[in-house]
Amino acid sequence: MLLARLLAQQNQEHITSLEIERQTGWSQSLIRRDISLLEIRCGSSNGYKIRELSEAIKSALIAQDAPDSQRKCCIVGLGNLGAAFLESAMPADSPFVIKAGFDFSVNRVEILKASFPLHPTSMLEEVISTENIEFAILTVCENMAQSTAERLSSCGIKGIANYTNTVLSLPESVSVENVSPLSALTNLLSDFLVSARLKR
Amino acid sequence: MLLARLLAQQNQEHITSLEIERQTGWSQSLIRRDISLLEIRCGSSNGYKIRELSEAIKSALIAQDAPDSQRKCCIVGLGNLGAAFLESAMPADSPFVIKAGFDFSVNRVEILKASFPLHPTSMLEEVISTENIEFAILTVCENMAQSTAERLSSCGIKGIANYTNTVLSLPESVSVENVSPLSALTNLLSDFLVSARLKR
DNA sequence: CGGTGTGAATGCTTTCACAGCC
DNA sequence: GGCTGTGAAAGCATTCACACCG
Repeated sequence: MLLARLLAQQNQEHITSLEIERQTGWSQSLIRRDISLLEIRCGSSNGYKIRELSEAIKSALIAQDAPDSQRKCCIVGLGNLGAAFLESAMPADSPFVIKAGFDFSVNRVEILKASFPLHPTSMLEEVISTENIEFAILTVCENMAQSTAERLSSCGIKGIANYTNTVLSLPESVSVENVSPLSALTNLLSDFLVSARLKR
Repeated sequence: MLLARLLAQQNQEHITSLEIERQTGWSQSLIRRDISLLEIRCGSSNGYKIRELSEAIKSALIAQDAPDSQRKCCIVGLGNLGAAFLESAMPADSPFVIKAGFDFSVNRVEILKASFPLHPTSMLEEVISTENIEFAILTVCENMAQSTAERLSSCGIKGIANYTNTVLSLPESVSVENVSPLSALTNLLSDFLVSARLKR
């Protein structure tokens, strides 16, 4: 199962898997398979009904065990980077809500504004457990990364989006997605290198 | 080949694959295989020599066709997010150098400071081709994402780190890494969902 | 027909397991 | 004995190809 986050930025009513392939580069077979294991049955010879499809994708992600409809997450580290995410990170109709932001500096926490509460990092454990936060966006500075991640992990956080260049070392109960520019570019580069090697 | 960017934040002289597994969660077999296809032979019963290993990784990424040693990249879009990356994005010893930043607003370009030149987006094509830039970090706002990506793609950019929530539709000659918070969290969540499903 | 849904085939990635080296 | 390097096995993800449905 790949990701299914096309989330229909379409303005049609129906879409065919072939059309999705053209727009995204993911192969039509793969798209058909992924959609099929949502176990809805909204396709016909005009393609999929976009409305039903995006509905189904969202509800697959939101799912059973979350009592209210969205997954809760937080931003840890409100330097330039973290602060940049405060506003823009999560579109309202996404399966996630940001419930809190944290920064080491009390000052910083007071200066910044957001549509959710900001706390000093000392309250990390408390807020995460009372709010039932499941995921974290990690934007602290290099030298705090590992230790902060450990604290998150011991609160029972399920996943961390790591915007840090540090390679985190955590128990396997928490999964990490490395999304710093360095990480992203390294992936792109090695993609490029293998495809270059294949051509020879 | 997975990624190989542990880049030795170690302070030992040797390291065993088992130790890497503990620190990163990537399995030792995989690590051994990845390292082996670097075709260096720097292991023994004390493990790998860290110095030689990280050397080899870097030179594998830097590689043949780049005349000077680092891959060139640029930041496109200097809103809060792009600006946050200006300073911190690329450590000096990485296989990448940032050679330029772009923003639509001439004003913005003049206000911000960086260790590399900033240009208005109108000069995108020109700068990229004269500087021979290969990769881009895309941090423009939602509604510019697709059109800007198309311009990048037609300059022959090889890869885009997409910090935008937009799903880009580009020719397959350019590869895209989706690294917005929404994207990252969605991946984490679907990870979590499948592992939960397996346990049942 | 055009396009989905899905077994069966393919091809990659990851792990196993063990020979060889320090 | 401990650890690497690597064929061979197992496990996943992706694609093929075709029956079936609107």
